Amino acid sequence: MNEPTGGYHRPVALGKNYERQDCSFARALELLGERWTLLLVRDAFYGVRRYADFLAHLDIPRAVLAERLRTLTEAGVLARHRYSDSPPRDEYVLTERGRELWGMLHQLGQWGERHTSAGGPRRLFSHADCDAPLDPRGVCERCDRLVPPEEVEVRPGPGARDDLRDDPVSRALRQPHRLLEPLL
Amino acid sequence: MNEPTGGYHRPVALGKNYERQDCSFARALELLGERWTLLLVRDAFYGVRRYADFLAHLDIPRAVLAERLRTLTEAGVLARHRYSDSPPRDEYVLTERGRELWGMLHQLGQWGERHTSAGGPRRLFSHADCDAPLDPRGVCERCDRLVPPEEVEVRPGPGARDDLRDDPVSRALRQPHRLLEPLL
DNA sequence: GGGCTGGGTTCAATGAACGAACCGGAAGAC
DNA sequence: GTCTTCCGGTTCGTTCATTGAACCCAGCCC
Repeated sequence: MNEPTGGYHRPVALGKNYERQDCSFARALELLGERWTLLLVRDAFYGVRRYADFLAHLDIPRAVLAERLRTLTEAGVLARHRYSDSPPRDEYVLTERGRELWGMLHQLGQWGERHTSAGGPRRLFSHADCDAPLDPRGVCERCDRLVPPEEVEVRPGPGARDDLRDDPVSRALRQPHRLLEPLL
Repeated sequence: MNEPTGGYHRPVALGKNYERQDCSFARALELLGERWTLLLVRDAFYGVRRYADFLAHLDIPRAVLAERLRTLTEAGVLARHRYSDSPPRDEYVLTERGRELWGMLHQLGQWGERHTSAGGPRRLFSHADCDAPLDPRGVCERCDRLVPPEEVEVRPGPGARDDLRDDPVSRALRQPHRLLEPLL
């Protein structure tokens, strides 16, 4: 990213880019539109940070996970951060650039809730400071401000199912949790 | 879509769904996250409605286009509409459900502009009634309201390149144009 | 030294995307 | 009434990404 407008080229012309579209949607989708990528970013907002936890929560092939983490890190959406020197261990955290995706991600999720959740919302998002729900745009219904992700709390909604998976991340998400706070 | 929460299954378990995620992001991405789909929806907002025009503007394989149009129509994002009886011709227009995607799409595009458009924005979006620009959330900077797509005007920005493609849709988009109005 | 954990890489099989060719109905041109 | 073009597809062989199982290695822990 951050190449001059005319200079955006991947080393090999793979089938995943949209080179002939002069359009920022296309540029954004080359990075974010690959399979698994947005679910990975969602998990990062939920507070998932470690390779093994993404793996357990997403059922993603290991090679694909490694590649997506690399791509997102190179694009500056995630940053690799050493949290232990012995043994050497890194975690992946959202950068400011990554956190800017919250609004778009929340709207996508709300659209999905409206049109695919017949049993009621699977997750509820609220403004932690006000303890009031967010509207579909991500605005707090009490204080009427657009809530940044650090102030958002997620909790399971009436449509949630806890029988589908049983990994540490899913278990932790059955408790109310603030976005971006480490989950485990 | 609109299946009860527990009953969402595609007839064949293809590699494009995220069945084991109890999550509305995953449900939304099963539909919208496939290659080309969001660019197709973007074009629908720009006013593209006919098979041949999508084809000319996107450089998408014909079979893929036909399949995406079918999927989006079945999901209720697009509606097929007869505009001529002889010869029998249909066009694809966004439904209300599809138009609800505007906010999310605009935020995605703005994120792309900020991080991939070194030469300045490729497209400018403004509130047609106020003739004032939209902020990254899609709010008019003059009247301070969230602008619905019917009131949005697109025009080329300083970072636009008109040398990349020369199809009827791209040519039409070099003029200011209101979203959702037929382009051709 | 032997096993465990975290974070990967390798590789064969599968399945989606690509793109060029083909197709059929309905005008319109002659 | 035949010829051609346009539109909106379908068919099909090739290419490329995803999958999942196996393997790998470094560094604890005992």
